[in-house]
Amino acid sequence: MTEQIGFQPLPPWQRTDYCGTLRPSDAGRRVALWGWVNARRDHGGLVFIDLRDREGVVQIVFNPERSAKAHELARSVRTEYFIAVKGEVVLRAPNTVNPALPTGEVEVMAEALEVLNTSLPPPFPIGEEQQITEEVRLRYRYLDLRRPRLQRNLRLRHAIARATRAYFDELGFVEVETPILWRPTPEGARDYLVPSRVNPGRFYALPQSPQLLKQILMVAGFDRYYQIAKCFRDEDLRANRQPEFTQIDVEMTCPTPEQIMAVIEGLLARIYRDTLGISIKQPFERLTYDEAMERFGTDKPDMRFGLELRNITSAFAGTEFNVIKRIVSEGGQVYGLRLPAQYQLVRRELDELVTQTQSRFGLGLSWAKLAERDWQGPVAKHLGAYERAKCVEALDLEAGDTLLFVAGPQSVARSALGEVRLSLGHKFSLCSNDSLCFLWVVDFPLFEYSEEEKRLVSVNHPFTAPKPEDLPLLESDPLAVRALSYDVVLNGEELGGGSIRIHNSELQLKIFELLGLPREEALKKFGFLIEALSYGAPPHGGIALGLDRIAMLICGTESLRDVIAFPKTQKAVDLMSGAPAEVDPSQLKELALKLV
RNA sequence: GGGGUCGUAGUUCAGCCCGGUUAGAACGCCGGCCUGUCACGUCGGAAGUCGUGGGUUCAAAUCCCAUCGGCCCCGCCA
Repeated sequence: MTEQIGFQPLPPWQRTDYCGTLRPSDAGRRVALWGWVNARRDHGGLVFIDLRDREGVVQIVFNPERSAKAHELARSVRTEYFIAVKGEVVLRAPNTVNPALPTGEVEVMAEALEVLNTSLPPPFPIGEEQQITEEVRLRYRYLDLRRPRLQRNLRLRHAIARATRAYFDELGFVEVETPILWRPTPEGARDYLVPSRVNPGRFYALPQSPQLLKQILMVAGFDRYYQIAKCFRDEDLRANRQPEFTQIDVEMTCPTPEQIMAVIEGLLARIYRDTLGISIKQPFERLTYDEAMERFGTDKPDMRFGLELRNITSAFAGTEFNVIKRIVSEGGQVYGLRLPAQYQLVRRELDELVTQTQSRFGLGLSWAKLAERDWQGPVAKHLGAYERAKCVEALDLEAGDTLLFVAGPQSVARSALGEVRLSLGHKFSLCSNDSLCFLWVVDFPLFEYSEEEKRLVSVNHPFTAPKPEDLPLLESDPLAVRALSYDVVLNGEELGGGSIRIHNSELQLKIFELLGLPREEALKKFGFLIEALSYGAPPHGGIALGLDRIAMLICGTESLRDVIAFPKTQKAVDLMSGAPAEVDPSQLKELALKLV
């Protein structure tokens, strides 16, 4: 029975070369290869096999005159069999060269063949680029990963990690691993919980980030820390969000924001150099949060194109346009955007934008086209000469342009028009994939007010230090306090963010208090941090970058799943293994858990 | 929690609006022939829970309802 399986644990010979690396200079060499059958062409007398390994494909020729045995066996071989071949590298006759293949000037005349494993016919072709539904790809992830595209992506990802480690090592940073079993935290995202068998009724949480641990490493004197760290958040998934993801986590003792930004600019430059061979422009552009919101309606503007927003509220000071009049009288603001004449939208496209804006933000989007003689569009008749002149002045409108504007509460109006701006950028292909617009957004507000929870919440996290000049406002006007924080943005995608931290236990307790966490409770939940800060904690600060997102941009893909070896679906399921899975009742019992 | 979209052979899709042949095509797969192919060619063949359940109807891949799953988005993600 067992003999029939024909299991051979060891290869018949060692490989001398990768298939994809053979070149004319190898002609005459006897080589040993192994790999997967990419394609087989059986001519009866002659058999050709394209053999594939991670470096590429080379053609193997089975000629009965060289080896009748190998030729006979080759006829029975099928796609994706894993085989070992010995043979001689020869130059191809000029008329049989395949210019489509890097190895196309040579081929291997087979002298011996061993089938190390057979294969079922694969559910989708491995060798060619064909669109396969993601469901099938994820179910057979090991086959999807065998395809050149994902091989390339994961090797680029490896290059990013390698560049990161080399860079930080050269700058004297120490990589420290922090625990995966950690403490549940009250603020932030939902935690993944892990029950403790030894402590029934108590739970670990998987870390949302090593934030507090890296701060404590500064207290501990490591001075410069980095880690390529796995993080976990139990929130709903998106194309660019997975429940577990990887951060490049960094913390320094006594840095200025400028120093941290310089270190990160250097890192990104190194990553782009070592992966794509591209040099990027430094220093990056910088905007304050207020500027970003005012000019682009978002805290992560895509700077590859203009179409900037302008506040045109003053143009409507005496308007007879009733809707706007009412909004402005209630303290609302009007934001406008100029779409230059070279970009024309048809009525249907404009209607679509209006509908989108209404459904997402509950605000009306108005537009008017500046035709030769008159303004056109449904709201043109509501715009008097004064408003028109003011809009033209504020936005430099010219004949043929389209004016788009939104009125409403300032933050909503800006965000809504910011979305319109992005839609226009995509519609008119203003986002070139070749341009890399890096940007720092600085001075975020420290707090925002949560309508839902009826209290202040941290914009970043509660360990972020306020700007020293805003400290006096903490009590009187906390919403006006700005943070010593910085986000790095590339082409409208947030790559990461960080801040200078609070290293003073009293100020930290004060911040908790403002967030609705009384001293006693703060000590219960964050006592270890407060205590650590009390033992000579140095000033410190840092940043964390999303490694997966950087990999996405470097690989030029739209989905995080294309740069993660074993990703999960939108319902957080691994289609290959079936995780998460049900467990045996005895496991629950041992953990003192009961399902509700 | 909500909105959109898709689900038909191993794969990619057509058929669905407007219900009515034996549900098709390409690639893949199986078998024959073939000594210069490389998406080999050629001859022949097999292959379907039309996601699942219910309903309407003389009759459902097709219409209706529910449900499951993939993807995109909103909420959520300090």
